[in-house]
Amino acid sequence: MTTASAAPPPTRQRLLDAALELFADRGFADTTVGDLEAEAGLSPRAGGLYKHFASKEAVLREALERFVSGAERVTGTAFELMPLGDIRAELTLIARAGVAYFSANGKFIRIMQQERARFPDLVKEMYERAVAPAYALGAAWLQRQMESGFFPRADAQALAIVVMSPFVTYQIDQETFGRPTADVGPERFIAAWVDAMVACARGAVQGDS
Amino acid sequence: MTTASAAPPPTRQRLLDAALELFADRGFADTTVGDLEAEAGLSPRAGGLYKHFASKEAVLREALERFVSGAERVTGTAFELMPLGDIRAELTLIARAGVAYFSANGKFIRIMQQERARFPDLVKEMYERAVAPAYALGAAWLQRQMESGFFPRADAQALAIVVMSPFVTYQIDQETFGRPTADVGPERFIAAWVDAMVACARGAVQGDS
Amino acid sequence: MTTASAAPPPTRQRLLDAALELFADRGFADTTVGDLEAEAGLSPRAGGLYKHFASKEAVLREALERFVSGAERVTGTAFELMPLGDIRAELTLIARAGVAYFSANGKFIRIMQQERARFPDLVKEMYERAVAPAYALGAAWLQRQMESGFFPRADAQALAIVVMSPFVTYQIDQETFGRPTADVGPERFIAAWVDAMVACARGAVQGDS
Amino acid sequence: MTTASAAPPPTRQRLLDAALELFADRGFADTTVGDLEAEAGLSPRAGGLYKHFASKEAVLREALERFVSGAERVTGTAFELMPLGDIRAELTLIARAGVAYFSANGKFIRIMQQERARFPDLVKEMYERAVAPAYALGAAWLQRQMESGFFPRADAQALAIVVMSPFVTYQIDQETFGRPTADVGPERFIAAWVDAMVACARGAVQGDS
DNA sequence: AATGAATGAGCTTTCATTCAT
DNA sequence: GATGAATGAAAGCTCATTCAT
Repeated sequence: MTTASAAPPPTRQRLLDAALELFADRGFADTTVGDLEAEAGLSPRAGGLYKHFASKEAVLREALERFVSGAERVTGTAFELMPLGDIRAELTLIARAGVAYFSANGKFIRIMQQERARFPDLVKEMYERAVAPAYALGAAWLQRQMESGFFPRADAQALAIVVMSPFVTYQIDQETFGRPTADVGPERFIAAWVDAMVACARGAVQGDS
Repeated sequence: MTTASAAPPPTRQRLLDAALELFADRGFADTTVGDLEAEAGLSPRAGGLYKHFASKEAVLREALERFVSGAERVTGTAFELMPLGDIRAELTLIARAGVAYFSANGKFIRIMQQERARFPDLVKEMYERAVAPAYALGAAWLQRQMESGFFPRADAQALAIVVMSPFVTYQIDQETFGRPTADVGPERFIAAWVDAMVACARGAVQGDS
Repeated sequence: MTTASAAPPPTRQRLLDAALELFADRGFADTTVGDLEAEAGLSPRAGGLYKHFASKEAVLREALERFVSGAERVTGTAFELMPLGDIRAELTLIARAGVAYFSANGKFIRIMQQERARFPDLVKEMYERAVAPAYALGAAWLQRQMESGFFPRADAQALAIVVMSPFVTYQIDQETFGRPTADVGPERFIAAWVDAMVACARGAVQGDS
Repeated sequence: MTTASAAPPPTRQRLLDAALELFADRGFADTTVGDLEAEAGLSPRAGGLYKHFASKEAVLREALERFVSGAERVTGTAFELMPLGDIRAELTLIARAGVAYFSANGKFIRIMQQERARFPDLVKEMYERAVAPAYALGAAWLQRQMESGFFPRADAQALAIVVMSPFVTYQIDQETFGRPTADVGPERFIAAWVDAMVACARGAVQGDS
């Protein structure tokens, strides 16, 4: 067991963290290499970043790459705890996981949305490796519910979008405007989503009869 | 002597249009004054923009101001056509209006999301004059439905977020990734949203009994 | 008669002149864009050069291009005044022309010698369009002399190098060391070259007999 | 206990060799310390050079110093083998020595020519210790030939320039353009030079009569 | 002796903005 | 009103050099 297991030099990691933070906050163009260096504890505008990365762009690419790698592993966790037997309990668990997930990964979503024009290839890759799989996961879960009779048999993919979107918007709006949308805190948001889902499921069952 | 309401010189308007287009597409920092001039048919990098606006920032501010002024007038249109008597018809109408609304105004949303750090005051103003009122309108409509017994009596404001979010995410995702989310076209999306709302309403009625 | 015959904007020309001067003196790498701007009367380090040229390299390329275009036209002038009937008079004329030619174009030779590694394509082009033709011209003149019996019949091309080289070295050495080589002024140099050529010619005539 | 004259650490020598090679090829400004380290087998951009030299400039100075020291010893070798009795044999020997000498030392000449503006003191020193003595040596040899009646009594110093220049230009041109000038190989060049010298000498003898 | 990391200085280039025409 | 030129202020990146290991 040699250097292989040694912690990566903290500077490199600090630069990646700074990049994620600042690129999401101000955008790629508005974040200078000096900003990144300063945020990572290096002397600003001295070019120290270039000991660790080939360019400013390379920092972005590696930061996003790390996210996607992580995302591929983590995405499904919440769904794997199912079923719990009680639909309301399940939905609450899912909602909590959804809020937590986007709260943790809002930065990546912002970056994608902001840098789409400059790095189309990156955004495309993120879509294929992170966004599409997430919606597919949600659609699969809905499909199962439909087959169990909890939800109306319908277009599971389209419904996944309808049902999952609020988590995205809720997080992004909060970051954009600096406060919960319409000042509705997370608990109220989660409760409303769960209520709606439960009503939807119940209506489906009734409607089928 | 011409009238005060004479059409503004087309160049000015073309610059505003260009600004909206390019700021939304590439962001404020990545759009140069030369880009704006070229897009507006002026000679690029010649400074012609400064005959019409004091600065690049002034163009952004005026473009957004025009949007908000317009938004204040238009927002409620769809809701004012209600009620139609048939809930499914009403919801379809609302969904169509929602898709059209965000399709038309996605640029403004993008700009707000992207320039929040640079122009916090602008974003705050947009929130108060355009975003909050839109959610309030939705909440008010839901409140009325609840009072009519079509929906479960619940937190109308929180539900408004849950119910309106999909339109935002659907549009932004489409712009970000260059195609409809999960390749679900607008008709499928609208149908799914309406179905969910109907099931939700039906479930509410049943659940109340 | 419109703008076509208008003098080219002086700034552009002044930048080209500055480039030739400074690139020859300090080399391309050691000459900053700010140096060029300052030498051309622009505000240094303000980027004014970029209104006229795409890059520092483009300035070099255009400056050399202008030289070669000019060289192609001028090279042969002195030889075209021949014959004068008197070999010593002819040789003196040629020597004077040679000294003047390299004195005027030493800068280009220096630049080629110095930037060969960085701009191999440029140097190659200069060789083909300016250097090779110059030697060919000398060789042709020698060939004619040989055919007239003034010089020994021999390898005219190789002899051209032997005979023309001194002008190059004399000029370059002077620029390099800041004074005439071995403190031999141009008149002594020219006289020595003519004497040697005359002796050579005479020896040839005798030798042939 | 090792002797004072122990071989210097090879790294130091390798750095000096690399410096000569790269400075001559790309120039001082275009050669980075990292290039030197890499060429000398050190880890590039790690600053290893500074264990052996105080600065990049110090490497240049020492490399040139070594050359001049060597030159002072070697310059005269060929001339010391004279006389051989046969003028053509002598001249051929001299020409061969000349070609070999400049072929070996072209790098130093290039460096002087290129770095004259940046290191005027260095160039001045080289001139005094290497260039002027070389021309003086040639002039002295010519003087002796004149006194022996082989050459016309004339300005030996000026003639030395005329007669020695071709070796310089031939070598430098070859390095600059990557091939023998006018594609005249060394044998043809040497033969032409010897022929010209012989004709010159013969013409002188005849002319004197 | 050698190396990885860090830093101050400087370079090429871009850009928002101004001004004379 | 529009344009070409000019300029101050960065910004990305390179590099000579230093330092701790």
